[in-house]
Amino acid sequence: MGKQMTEMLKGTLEGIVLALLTGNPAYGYEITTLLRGQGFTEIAEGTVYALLVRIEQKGLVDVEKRPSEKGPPRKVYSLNEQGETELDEFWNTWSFLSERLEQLRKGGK
Amino acid sequence: MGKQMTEMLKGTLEGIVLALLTGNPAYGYEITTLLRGQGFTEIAEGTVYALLVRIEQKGLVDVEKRPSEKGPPRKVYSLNEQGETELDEFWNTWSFLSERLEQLRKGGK
DNA sequence: TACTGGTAGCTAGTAACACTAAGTAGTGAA
DNA sequence: TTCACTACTTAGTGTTACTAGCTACCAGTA
Repeated sequence: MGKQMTEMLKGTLEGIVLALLTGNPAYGYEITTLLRGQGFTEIAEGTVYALLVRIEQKGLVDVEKRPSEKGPPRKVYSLNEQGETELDEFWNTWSFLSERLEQLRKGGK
Repeated sequence: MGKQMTEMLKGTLEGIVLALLTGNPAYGYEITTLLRGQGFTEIAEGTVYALLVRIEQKGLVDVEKRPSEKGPPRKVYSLNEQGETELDEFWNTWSFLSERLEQLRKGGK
């Protein structure tokens, strides 16, 4: 992946995953393939799993273990109330940054 | 500053500074106050100076030392050709991320 | 003189995060 | 048995913004 993208994903990837989980519980492997489908073709699996561990430890998601038909048991993550609050804050932060950057791009001030 | 913002600035702050420098050479202290004026009220001075050292080492800017009327000499940074290329790539990366996120925000899987 | 405050730049050490690269396990098909 | 796919885990690395200091120059003031 490009170095720029790697750095830019810091702080946003968590929000992206939280957004993917809203009203749509999913497990790690699934999230990885979802991301790939969204165009994030080069996000490493290890990155996703590490992120999931983090948001679980922060208490942003609830976890349930479910057997899989074709492999080891899945850990299904669902956004909880705290996770929704965090996601709201993420969108606020994102909006701020996004607006500044769009202004800059237009050569604004 | 919020932790979210801190993380989100990784990878974008460099682009922001490069954008500020297009057609508008500036020195570190000035850039800091420019950023503050743009709403980035909590960006630490040390952060800006460290970033300037980095982009200079990467060869993205040209540097010129100029005396100041009221203090130590200024180091004036101006974007060079390589810096413009880097900035173009930055905008590409940003556009990609930005589009994905806006789609996610609209609930569009 | 001494002190303060604004201007201007620098640096060592830290925390957070995405990455690489490896591994373990379960299932089914060749 | 070997392979491929599914599914999760972990140790170590590089990059970046941060904190918290520091040096230095100048003007005004107590």
